[in-house]
Formats: sequence, structure tokens, C-alpha cells
Amino acid sequence: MPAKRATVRHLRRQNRSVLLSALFFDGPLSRQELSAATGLSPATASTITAELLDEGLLAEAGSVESDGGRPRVLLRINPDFGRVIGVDVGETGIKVELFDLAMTTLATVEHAIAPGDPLAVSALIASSVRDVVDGALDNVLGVGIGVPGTVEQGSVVHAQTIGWDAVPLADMIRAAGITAPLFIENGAKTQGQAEMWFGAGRGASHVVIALIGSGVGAAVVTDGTLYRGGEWGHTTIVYNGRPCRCGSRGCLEAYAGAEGMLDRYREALGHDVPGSDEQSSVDSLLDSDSPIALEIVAETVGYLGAGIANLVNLFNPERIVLGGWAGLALGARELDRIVAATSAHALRHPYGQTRIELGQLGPDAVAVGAATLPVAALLEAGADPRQARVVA
Amino acid sequence: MPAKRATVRHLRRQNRSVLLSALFFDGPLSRQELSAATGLSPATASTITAELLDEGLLAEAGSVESDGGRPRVLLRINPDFGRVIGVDVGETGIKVELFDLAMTTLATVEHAIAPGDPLAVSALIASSVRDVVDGALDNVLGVGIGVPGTVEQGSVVHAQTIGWDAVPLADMIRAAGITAPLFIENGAKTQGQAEMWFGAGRGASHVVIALIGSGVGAAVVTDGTLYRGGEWGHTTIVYNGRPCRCGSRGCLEAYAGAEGMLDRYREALGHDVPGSDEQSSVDSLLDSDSPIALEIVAETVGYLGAGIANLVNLFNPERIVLGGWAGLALGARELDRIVAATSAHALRHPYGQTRIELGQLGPDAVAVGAATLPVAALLEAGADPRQARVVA
DNA sequence: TAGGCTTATTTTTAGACTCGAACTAAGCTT
DNA sequence: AAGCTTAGTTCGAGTCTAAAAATAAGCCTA
Repeated sequence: MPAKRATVRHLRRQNRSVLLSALFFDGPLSRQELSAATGLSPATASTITAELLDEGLLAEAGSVESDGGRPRVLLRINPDFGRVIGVDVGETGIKVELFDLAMTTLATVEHAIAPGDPLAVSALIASSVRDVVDGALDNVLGVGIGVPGTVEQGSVVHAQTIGWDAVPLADMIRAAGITAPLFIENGAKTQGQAEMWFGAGRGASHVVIALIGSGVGAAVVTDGTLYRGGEWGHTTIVYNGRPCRCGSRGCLEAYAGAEGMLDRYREALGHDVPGSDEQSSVDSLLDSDSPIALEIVAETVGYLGAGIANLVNLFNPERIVLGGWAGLALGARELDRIVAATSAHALRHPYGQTRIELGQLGPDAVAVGAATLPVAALLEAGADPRQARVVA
Repeated sequence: MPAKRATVRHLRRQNRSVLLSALFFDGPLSRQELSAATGLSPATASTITAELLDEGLLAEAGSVESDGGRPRVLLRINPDFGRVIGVDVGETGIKVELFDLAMTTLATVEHAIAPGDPLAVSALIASSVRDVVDGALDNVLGVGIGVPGTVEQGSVVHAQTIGWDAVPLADMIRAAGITAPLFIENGAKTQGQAEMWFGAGRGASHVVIALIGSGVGAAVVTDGTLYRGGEWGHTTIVYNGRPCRCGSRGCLEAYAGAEGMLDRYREALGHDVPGSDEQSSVDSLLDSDSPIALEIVAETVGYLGAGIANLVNLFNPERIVLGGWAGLALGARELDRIVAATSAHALRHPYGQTRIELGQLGPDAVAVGAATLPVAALLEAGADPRQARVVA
């Protein structure tokens, strides 16, 4: 039942959408190039661009001389048509960033948060949003918010690690006076979206972005669209294995997550791991030459390889992107062995079609990815003229 | 980059498609009901049905009297517009079935095959297709073929269990004189498709169909569309566990597949399992009251639950359909315990949104599912009039 | 410096399509 | 038989894309 009736208006929306997307992703293009890139006739490309220019969504971006012929006028998305905001709600703090439509960072604000107080957090988000736009909220096309948990109907958040249970975040932020459209999504997915648009996922359409931090998550892209689920970390990989904080046993996260890795290290050592915080502890583990540390790292690589192999077998991706702070730290030193471990566990055929790469964006990508949500909505709706704001 | 330009012609195709789909899935409908069901205006519903009636794709199906008003004329897909054929290529034999567009079985042919001889099999498929239509090949809209392996570009088959490596099956069948359009797909997926259209998956749009036979596979439906991959059986569930026939260790299949289950039973018993074939051996295991058998079954339920939980966590389906001959045999006796084991391993939240059910179709569903492939193509393309055959 | 040439856009025109409104068809009730 | 009710069709308006023709804007050459 996904098929939906189409009316003549949908045509224009759809074609506006492909045209806008072509411009967003493939930089400034002339009308002619646009026509070629989208498959639209030059006539249609022309009328649509005229419309979009008129609405202020597009802007001219110089022209390219030719050797004997009318020069092409380049067009691009007008970066100043509106602003988008990305919010990264982490386990210990929030980060709010303001972007223009070229995704250039214009302002950033960070605050620490205490766990378990959604009301305070939503108020903090609202005030930070106001700070970052300096009061000019009417120019904001939307606010994307990445949260460390699952999101229902785009508005209700369940985030165990910060003690949120069925928090109606969208309503709360609106109640705090933010009227711009809100887009709430799992942080792993916003980070995955960022890698897809601007990082290691560019150009591919079947990708798994594996995110390894304190916990373990994954974002799955199939046929170019980001998939909803993705609780890869709580996939059983050792039946009846180590207890996991989720209540089950033998989850991948309990072995390959930073916390699980350090727990195992601690047990093997018989004492605490050096390092002031989790991140430096992981570094010290990875950099240690002691046999115990080497063994723990080798084991981790093995478990991670098996976990990645599961993704390869299930999703048959053309690319696997290894990200997350712990994933990047481990991958920077051990990528070859991770690849080998994956190969040992995966089916030959899907494995032969995939490539494992390191993520290109740091964990800050959560906010960028969150900010892409309103942009994606804009591109997808073809910036429906019926919703377009009048630009004075 | 998935977005594609739209022309005014696509409109009609799309609307023909939704209208045809409504009729296919929701039985005979009047034009008025069609208009309501599809969202099309009565005018458009009328002109499109007129067109389709004219082309022979639709037929009238009586009328419904009303209390004081013009009676509604019911329309349905003309079952005799064309025939479709479903082929089930199994590990020991093939089955070829002929259907009309109401998916009524009109003829069936079965043959045994020897493994490792693609040429003979393709010739056998071709001759069986000819047999089943009694020479009337020009009436056939398409032949769907379910194979026990992976399919590339819809034509090249890799099927380890019958010794096929990169077999260009489509070309071979065409070379054997079958000119009808061919649709080749993994058998687990065709079976899943059958459950979606006619079985336990009806009406849902996020479903995982778990198929447990000698081996283990899954078909994943997201947002109403069947996903490509799905090598669930070779997902690591016991790190460094039992060797699997795929070459890796600890795969789910080595524990929850019929073969793996019987292997473990055999080891525990210390001697062979009673039963003339795999299927009867499984029955005897499931029906036995011996402590060893009970223990093996309980273990299997546990592994299977963990495997299903992985699917729940990863895909967040609204429904899990347990199928395959061994899955049905096990599920018929142990569904409650399978549900409990799944619950023990899955995250509470996605688990709360899912329901586990038994498949409603037997393993014969492979052929039916295969036959749905050309039907799906017909519905999806809206039976493009430019491709429609002229019906004398 | 004026034509000619080349390439890029815009205008014009034709054709396809959906929708709303008016209209016709086909039954039942009184 | 007139009126009522519901089903389906026809017509006109409006939207949209594509192909073709026209125009714009440069370079090159004589």
C-alpha cells in the first residue's frame, strides 16, 4: 500500500526536488548542466529555475566563459535563503550549531547537562537555539535534533542512558517557545546521515555506518535512504555471554564497545585501567605493548569483525564506514586486522562486494547530521512553493 | 540520488498502478469504491477504468444492488488477461506452476534434478514451462523463478548447495526457447513475498519472515518492500562456536537449522537419529520425551530466540513470521517458548512493538511467490499501455 | 567592425493529465 | 409516473512537460 496517487501538482514538486537536490549535492551548475543531470528538458529546467530564483531559493553564482558561444550562467542554492540548526544531545552535554544552506557553520553553543532532567534540557535547547540565531528565529527553516535513544513519531524520545522514558521532546521544546519545525532523530542516524552526505558514504547507496563509542550502534542506508532501526549493539554475538547493560547477555556492545572493552581489560589486569576518562583509557589500552593489552585488543578486533560480518551478510552493503570515537581510534591502528576478522566471518559473496573504510567525520558530525534533517525535508518537498516564506 | 524526474506520462502510469493494485489486493470494487480507496477523483477513476477495460486488463464482475439508487458495477482484474508461471528450484527437484491473474493454480509439474548441472536444469525448466502452458506461451506475462541462492542483476545465480557458481540462468532459459520475461529471485524471498501477499504478512508493512528449513534464511520487508539481502542464517550468534557449512563458526544456522539441530541431537545421543529423512528425523526429535531430546529442543528454542531477537533489534518489525518446514514444525509445538526466548534477548522497546506468528503457507509457497514477481511487475508498471499486448 | 558561428536560455505551442462541476443513467419508493 | 437517491460520465479549466522555434550572448574571422 505504499503507492500513492499522483496529481499534476506532484509533478512540479518532484521536479523541483530533483533539481534542488542536484544543485545541493553537485555544486553550482548551469541550467544546461541541470537539464542534463536531471533528465528534464531545457525548457522545464529553465522555467523551474526561474521560479526558484524568483522565490529566492536559488542564486546566480557567476558564469563560465566558453570558446565561442553564450557563456553558461551558474546557479546554486542560495545559502542565505534560510538557516538550519543542528542539535546534538549527548549523554553529558548538548551542542547547538547554526548553518546556512551551504552547510557552513555560522555559530556554535555548548552546554553541560545533568542526566534525567528532560525539562531542563529542553529549556536549555530552546535558549541555546535562541542564542545561536541571535533572536532571528523567523529565518530558521528547521531545527534538527540528534538524541541518544530511539524516537517515536518524530517526537517522543526513549533514551535509557540519560534516563529519558517517553519524553515528548518536540512538545516540550515548542512549549519553550521554539516555533520552527523540529526534526528529532537518533544521534547515530544523524551521524550516519552526515557521513552519507559529506563523509565516507558519498556516492554510495548501500552503506552501513558502524558507530562505536562507549556503546555501539549502526545506521543502515539502503537504496540511498537511511533505515529506521539499527540496534546493532544489542545483537547477540556470544550466546549466554557477558551481561550487557541492556539486561541481555552476549551483546556485541558488551565486547566491542569502549565500555565493554575496558571492562574486559580491567578484569584481565586485575586492577583499574589508567586514564582520566573513558577516551584516554581506550587510548592507553590501544597504545600499550603489554601482552594483556595486546590480547584484549586482538579479541576486540575479532568480536568486532564478527559483528561487522553480520552486517555484511544481512545488508550486503557496498561500503562499511567505521566511525564513532572508539571505532576511529581502533580503526586507525587496526583496520587491516578488522578487515581480516570480518572476512573470516562473512560469506564470501557479500564480503567480496563490500569495502570497509574509516569515517571521515568526527563525532561532531551528530550536529551536522541533525542539521541535514530540515535540509533533507526542504529538498524532498521540492521546497513546496505553497510553504515557501516570502523573502523580503 | 534516488529521486527521478517525472513527466506527465508517469502520472497516468502511477495512477493506473495504484488502481490496479487496489483491485488486485482488495477484490472486486466498484468505480466509486476505487475512487475512495485510491484517492483519485471519480472522474479519473472512471477514465482509467474505461481504458483498462478496453485493454482487457479489467473485467466487470456483476453488480451490487442498493436501496434506492443506481447499482454499483463491480470491477476486477481480468483473471484471463494473461497467465503467470512460478518456478521453485529446490535442492532436489523443481516445481513449475501455472496461474491466472487471480493466482488460481491451473497446472503443476514436478521433476527431480541432480545437483551441479545447470544446463540440464534450465532445459528442464524450459520444457516444464512449455508443458504447463500446453504450448500457449504467448499468453504468458512472465515466469518467476525462485532459486536456493543469491541472484545478481536478476539473472546470474550463485547457489552453493546445488553447486552453482555464477550460472547465467536467465540467458540459459532464454536460449532454451522461453521468450517470456523472466524474473529470478532468491527462494526465501519469493516465499516471503507469498506470505506478504497471501499469508501471515498481509496488511503489515514492516515484517521479517524467518524461514527455517535445513538451512536458515530470512526475508525482510521494510515499508512494504522486500529487501534484497538477508543471509540471517550465517549471522554469528556463538562467537567461536560450532563450525558451519559456510566455513565460518557459530552461525545461527549451525544451531537453529534442521541440520544443525539434528547434528547436535546426534552428538548428544551418541548414535544416529531415527527417521528416514531429515524431515521425519526432526519430527521424531520434536515428539520425543527423552531428556536428551527435550534438552536439545530447549537449546534450539534459545538460540532461535536470540536470532529472532537480533532481527527485532535490527529491523524493528511490526510482525515476525516464522516459516519454513522446520520453523513451522518447531513453532507449532513451541511458539510460546520461542516468544519467551526472543523476549529475553530483545530490547524491550522494539520487542514491545512486534508480534511473532506462524507462517500460513507451506514451503510450496516458493512457487506462488515466484509467480507474484511478474504480477508485481505488472502492477508496478501500471500495465504500461505501451507494453500491453493486444487482446483479440 | 560586421557578419558568421556556436552554445545557452527563453518563448511558443502542442499534447497529456487530473479535478470539480454539471450531467446522465439506473434503480427504488410513493 | 413523479420524485428521490446513488453511480458513473462528460466537459471545461487549469497545470504541467516536451519539442521546436526564437532569441541572447559571446567568440572568431575577414
